[in-house]
Amino acid sequence: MHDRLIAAIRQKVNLTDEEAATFERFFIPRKYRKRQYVLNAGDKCQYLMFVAKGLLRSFTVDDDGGEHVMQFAMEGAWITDMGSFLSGDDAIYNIEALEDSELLLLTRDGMEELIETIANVERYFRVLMQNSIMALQRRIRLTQMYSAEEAYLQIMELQPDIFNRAPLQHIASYLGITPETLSRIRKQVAKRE
Amino acid sequence: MHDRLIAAIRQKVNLTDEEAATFERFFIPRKYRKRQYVLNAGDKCQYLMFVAKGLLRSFTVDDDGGEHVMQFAMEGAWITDMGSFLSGDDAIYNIEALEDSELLLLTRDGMEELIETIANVERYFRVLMQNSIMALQRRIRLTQMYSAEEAYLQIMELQPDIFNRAPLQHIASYLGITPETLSRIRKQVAKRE
DNA sequence: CGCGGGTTTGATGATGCTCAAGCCCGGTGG
DNA sequence: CCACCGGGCTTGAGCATCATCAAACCCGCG
Repeated sequence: MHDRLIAAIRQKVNLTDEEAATFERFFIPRKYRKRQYVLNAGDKCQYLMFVAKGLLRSFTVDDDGGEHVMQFAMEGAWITDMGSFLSGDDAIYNIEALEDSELLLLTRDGMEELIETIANVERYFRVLMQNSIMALQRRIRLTQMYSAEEAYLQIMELQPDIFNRAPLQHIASYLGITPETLSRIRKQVAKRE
Repeated sequence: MHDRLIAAIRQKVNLTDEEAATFERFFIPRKYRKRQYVLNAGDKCQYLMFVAKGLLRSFTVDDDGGEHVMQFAMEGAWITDMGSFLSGDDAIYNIEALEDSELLLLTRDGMEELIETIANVERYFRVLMQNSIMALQRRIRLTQMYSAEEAYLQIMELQPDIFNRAPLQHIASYLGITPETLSRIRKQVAKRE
């Protein structure tokens, strides 16, 4: 279960075998069932989480009960409520397992200690954050530049691995449109082939 | 001109006076006039830029010539094309001065050397990236959850310092709507008071 | 004074939302 | 093994929001 984690780190920075062994010890393995909540908005988010297996979503709930998906995270990705994890604020996001999932949890203290202990870890996290920024910017451009249909076609082409696994209603939420609209879009697209 | 930079760093991490002096030396001061382009899409983005004074925008241009604002950066903020700066890819963003501006430029090599030289610098940049992520997520929620009018009212309330200085057309672009729509929204809002 | 960019206004049309109903399919219990 | 849920997806009709195109206006600057 930790193999995927070490492999992910080593894609970005060097790690001796000894360091890798130390690294592993900081992570708490935990399994979640489909539909299980990993984090409830309002609680403190205690962990930065690495997805070893499965698929999760983070989302907010507005005053009318509407859900708005911020992120999908599948194998090899990280997920957390960053504001809550780093600053100890109440979480604004919920995190839910969309499939049976296996996570590796890192606490705030664990992260600090890791950074002190292993030279390349801070660099790894900085690079991770930089990549997240580029991904978020890509996502903003997606809805800023494109119509709902164009945006849908883009994500299905560029990230089919995630979006073929996620249910339609959550994809719609991610795109900022209603499930009805997305359903009609898919009908249109299908007809055209 | 460097004072604001050092102050910004010291808000997040400690820096001895000696370190601060070293830090400063890595930055190239440069002035830009209103409407001047700091970066053209297609070029390599050579610098991470700190805004000592003024206001800038980064934006993409689509196939139809439409502009889409990604970021506004005023005093105390950083701006760059991260993908280009870090990976050496062609820039996808243009960066333009919206006011006469003073920037402090840091090259990629400079950044690496700074990180090697001064202990807390990598931490500073990591924290900076984390804050950027939270800001980008806030922005995604803005257009995902709210109507054009609600989104406009939110940014004018929460970041009046930026959005009172930026021209309407660019605010509209930032929100993903047309200038006409934003003009009408403002009329509505004004009438209501 | 006149030019030109930016903003406003108006008319019309497209896109996406809401509300409501039906359908499909996997899971549960008799 | 089948009948019956119930959630999620689809479909439809009417409506709200926002885009488009075109013209007028406003104002700072040369």
